[in-house]
Amino acid sequence: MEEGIQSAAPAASDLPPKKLVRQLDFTTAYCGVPAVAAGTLPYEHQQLQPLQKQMHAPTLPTPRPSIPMSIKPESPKGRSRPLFEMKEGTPTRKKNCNCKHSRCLKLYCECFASGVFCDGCNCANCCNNVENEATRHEAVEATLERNPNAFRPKIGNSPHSIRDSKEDVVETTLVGKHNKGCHCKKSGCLKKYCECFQANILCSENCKCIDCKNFEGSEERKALHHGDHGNALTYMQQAANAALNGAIGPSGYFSPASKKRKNQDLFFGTSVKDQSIHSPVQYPNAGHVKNSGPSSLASVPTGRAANPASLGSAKATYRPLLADIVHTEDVKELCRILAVVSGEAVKTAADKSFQDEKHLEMEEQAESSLALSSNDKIETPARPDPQKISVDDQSNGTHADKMTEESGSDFADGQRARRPMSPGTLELMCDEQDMMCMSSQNNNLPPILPNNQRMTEMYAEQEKCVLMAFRESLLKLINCGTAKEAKFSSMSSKAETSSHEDPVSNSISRIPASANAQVSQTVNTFPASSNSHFPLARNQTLENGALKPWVESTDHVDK
DNA sequence: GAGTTTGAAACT
DNA sequence: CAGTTTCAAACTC
Repeated sequence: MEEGIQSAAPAASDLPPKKLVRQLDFTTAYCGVPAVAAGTLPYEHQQLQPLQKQMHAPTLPTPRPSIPMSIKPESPKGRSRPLFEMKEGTPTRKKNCNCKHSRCLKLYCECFASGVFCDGCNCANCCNNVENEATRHEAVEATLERNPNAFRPKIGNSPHSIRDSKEDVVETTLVGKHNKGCHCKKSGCLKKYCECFQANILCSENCKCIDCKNFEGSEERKALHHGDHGNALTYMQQAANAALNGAIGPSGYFSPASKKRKNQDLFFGTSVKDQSIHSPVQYPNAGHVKNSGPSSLASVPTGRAANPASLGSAKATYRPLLADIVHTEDVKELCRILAVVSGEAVKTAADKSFQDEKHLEMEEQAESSLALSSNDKIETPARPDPQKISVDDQSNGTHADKMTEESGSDFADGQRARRPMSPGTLELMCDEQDMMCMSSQNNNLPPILPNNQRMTEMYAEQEKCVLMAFRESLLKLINCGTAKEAKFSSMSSKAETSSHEDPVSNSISRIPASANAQVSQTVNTFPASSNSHFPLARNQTLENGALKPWVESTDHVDK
């Protein structure tokens, strides 16, 4: 039972609350990866199996691919609290604790709080290890007794996750919220002492902080981010992540690596004005408001109850940088296109293969007719009908069939039988696309090819086509971003003089050109086929500021 | 690296 | 539940 905590999460939901993991449950809520390193074990995991057993099952596979992260620890010391550990794209606890008095058996200890064993820590009298599993288990029990949610994630997607009024459009704006809220008094919630700040989220109505400056529109907060141009790589990574999250959907909200305050603008980078335009959702808990009314936003009181959540219009929202370019429907459309491309690729490859086979067959027949006399008794065994073989293959459980079956419930049975898909392609296709597109592709399906090698070739071709199409879209998206950036850069320079902020351009203009360059570079690592069906559009520019040419211009694909 | 500050966790 | 203490990370020098 080497399940990752994420995959175990659903099961755990049936268990008492105390079985849940704290701070590690990123996949479920955040589409991230568990912050669990090899040699570590989450409490949830441990609750799901005998303690003895789990002690010897230290490695937890990452259940799902995650948004790539290359964030290094901010502090040179690498110290941080256990909320958001992440290392170089690997879900791992990045730093060892230094506990002296808690024996690493209390939540003071980041290892303990993260649900991992101490390993190579600088702690003294550590009991958070295999040798002291009994003691540790008792400590876990005690902790859970005090607080059943002690090991659950502190930062959750807000119930305010926003849905557009249009039923199928999920607004990309999200609100991350500290479940308990912080209680900061002196840090202004602008230091990492503050759990909200550390989590890259704005303080919410859950917080009981004093002199809070971690709210949308806070000048102090802005000042903190301004002039902070270090770590461009991180910035770019965050930009890419933000964009990706937005494209993927709300589940990608919280990046555990997003610890750097310098990146906060990426996540909260919309002005209050933005919010009024893009984020029509407010905290539902209006009754919580301490200082209600938009007017309070202009001059934030510097005393008790300056909680940002109390500022009616200061809605803490997450807004992807490419939100104005990448809309949910665009992503859907892109998925649809990719699905079509996939289908076309299979069809084309199969047709080609079938023709090759026919040709080969004819050649063989011609040869045999030459070699044998016209009354030859030897029958050339007719090549089996590919379609028939396809059925046979299915009944025999060929590789292709198995692979398709392994892909799970993504296909209806009939579809599964007739339309081979590589696992990689299946990964690329979201469920909705399966529902949307498969039925439309049922017609004109090519016959399944008889041997595995051909299937493999078809997979390769299919993947190539899909990836190329995706690559093309990404490149166009980059072009859009670049064009927008250029456009809004000039606008913002004008706006600076007029002290007017363009709410729409706000987030877009924060994408540094280098970020685009990085994404572009990444995209270009795809092997480009010289005979690609999907010529690149690298030099394509956005002429009229249309928001989604990156999808629409992919219309060479059969829609 | 030592000392201080800070706020969550633990305790009363 | 509020106040206090303990604790370890964050921060400063």
